Amino acid sequence: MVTLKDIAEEAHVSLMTVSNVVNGKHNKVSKEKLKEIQDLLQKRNYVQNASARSLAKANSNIVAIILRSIGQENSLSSPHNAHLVGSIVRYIQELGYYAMINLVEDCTSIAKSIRSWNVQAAIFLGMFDDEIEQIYALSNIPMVFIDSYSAIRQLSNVGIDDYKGGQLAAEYLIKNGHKHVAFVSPPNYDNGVVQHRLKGFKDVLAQHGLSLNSEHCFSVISDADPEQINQAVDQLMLIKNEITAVFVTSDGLAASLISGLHRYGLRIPADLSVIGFDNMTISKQIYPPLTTIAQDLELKARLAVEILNGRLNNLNSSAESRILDVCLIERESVINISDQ
Amino acid sequence: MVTLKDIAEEAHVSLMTVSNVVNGKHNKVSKEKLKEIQDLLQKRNYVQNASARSLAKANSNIVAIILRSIGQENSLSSPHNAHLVGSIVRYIQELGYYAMINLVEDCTSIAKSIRSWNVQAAIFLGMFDDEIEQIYALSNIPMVFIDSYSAIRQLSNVGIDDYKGGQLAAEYLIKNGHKHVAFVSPPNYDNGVVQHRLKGFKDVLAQHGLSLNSEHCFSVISDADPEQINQAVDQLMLIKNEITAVFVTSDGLAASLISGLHRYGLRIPADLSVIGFDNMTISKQIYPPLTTIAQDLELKARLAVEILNGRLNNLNSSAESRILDVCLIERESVINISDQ
DNA sequence: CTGAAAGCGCTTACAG
DNA sequence: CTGAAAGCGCTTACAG
Repeated sequence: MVTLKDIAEEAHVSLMTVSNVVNGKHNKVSKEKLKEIQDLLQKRNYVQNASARSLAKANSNIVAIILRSIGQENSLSSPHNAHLVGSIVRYIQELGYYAMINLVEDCTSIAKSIRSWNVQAAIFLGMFDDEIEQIYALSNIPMVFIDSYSAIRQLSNVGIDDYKGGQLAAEYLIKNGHKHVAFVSPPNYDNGVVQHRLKGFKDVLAQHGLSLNSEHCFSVISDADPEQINQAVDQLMLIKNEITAVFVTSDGLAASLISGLHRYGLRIPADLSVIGFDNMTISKQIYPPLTTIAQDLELKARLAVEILNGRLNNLNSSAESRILDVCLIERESVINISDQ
Repeated sequence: MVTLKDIAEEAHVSLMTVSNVVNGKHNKVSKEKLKEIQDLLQKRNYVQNASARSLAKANSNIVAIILRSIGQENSLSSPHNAHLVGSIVRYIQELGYYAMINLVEDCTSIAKSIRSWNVQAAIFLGMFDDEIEQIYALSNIPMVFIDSYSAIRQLSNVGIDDYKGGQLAAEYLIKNGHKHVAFVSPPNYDNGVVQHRLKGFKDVLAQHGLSLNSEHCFSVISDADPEQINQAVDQLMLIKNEITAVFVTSDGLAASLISGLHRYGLRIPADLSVIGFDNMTISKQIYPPLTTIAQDLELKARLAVEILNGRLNNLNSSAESRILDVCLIERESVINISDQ
């Protein structure tokens, strides 16, 4: 391994001069030496030892991406998370930071990796309110949360307008004549995204004098487990004569349910209208293509990293949150039944 | 930040004794002191400084996951990669290593992060033969490649039997009476997985006196780009009267094409049979559910990490490769036309 | 513009 | 079982 010392000896200068060249402090080095040292660095294929730099500066250039993972569940098997993480990693790299990825089951383990590596900043996916407080107590590096709802005011969060998403879904179904609807979602945690989508959905129903029967409202833990899908499909079949549409708050889950309903001969949207959420690739990969509430994952990733970078460049800056808009993408899984 | 020195002073012992406790060298410490120091470590919430340890030991406990990324393409937007990376990260963590994730466009940048961080081992996704040689020249840490074909003999690779996958697809189509078939795939790189799947497919066709018309064989760069999908769908529509089945070497692409063909009123499988590859979640989320060639991604991830770990524990061990079996999952996207 | 000194927090190697 | 010394490769802070 080539070190600053090696280069310094070879160039007959001090180690500090080489360090200044490496770190771009070119005004501190004479033109001739600069060129000579740069050539040497190149020729000898010098690579800075990040651990040594990190130790000396107490600063690592590592940004951690921390994903909540529950048991054996693969956090990246959800296209939403996968897409987000992929983009976040790219933006982190573009800024010259390194991306460390961390799956955590409980918050205590977060401290270990953050503090151990002197992680400079962190992005969190899927954290809940009470956990955020714990995390805040662990470290005060810049942190950005994604899709978290929290009572903490000094919180940088990038999320979407889940409530509006629910509203849009309800408005669209009502506009298309649907009065008896169901709601199916991933697990509905307290103060999580599902809860806000549901609230927006219910509020608009109420404004139109409609309501959501509690038996028409249920959740599915995993959209990849056939057994759970079958069970949810059976539940829908039981109530199919009481409803004309269903709002499913994840495109993947919507697709799984539609496929299951197909098996029972149910035609979508003729027999049942379906509206999804996220506008992931799958909404265009099924037939009929799925009408859904769209969010911009790419922007979500970019803003999260931008906010983080802003805070890294000015550690005194205050928390900054962004709530992205959502919109309805009209495709073919909802039918207008007004005329009937 | 609490350091070994702090704890040592508080416990009135030397720094070395604390270090021995932290590193589990309990036989070197007396029972009484051990307990006292452990309590203190706990109470003061000591976290080891990984940079310092890494610098002193020239060893970081970091495993890099290196993904080939092309331009703006999000490497994790492919469910195959996302799933794999998610599982790999989990296994890496279970072994007590840290996962650093790296998207690279060209191999030269790999050296920087590996050597800079003293990365101990690396897992590569999506690398080609010529790149592997470059990578080998950069560093000699344990490396495991996934789905790479290479002429290098001393290579640890975990892959699947792509050739057999192609064979299975052809055999199944032929068994169901299909004689005129097409082949659609992601870009077919030299010595890549697609090429081997195609070869297996063609070889079996040839064994049955059949062949693949070169105009019935094309590729699609991205399965998420509507324009490219439309173009591929149009190509299929042009040849639809000349074929009865198509082998699409990715479930996602198959789903996109099926959806596009639906729009033209083509019924799957009545008008055209389709067989996919990977057995990802989407194969059960569309209707009709997709007959496909299955691979075990979870196992692929586990083996990759196991091999890496074996090599880490014995740096003199030789390269180890594993080729996983594939099998055909029969669902409903292929129809038997023998009787017609 | 250049460089000698001290230190970051840990480990290895050795002496008792 | 315990500890003092030297060193990992870098940076900061200071002196010239």
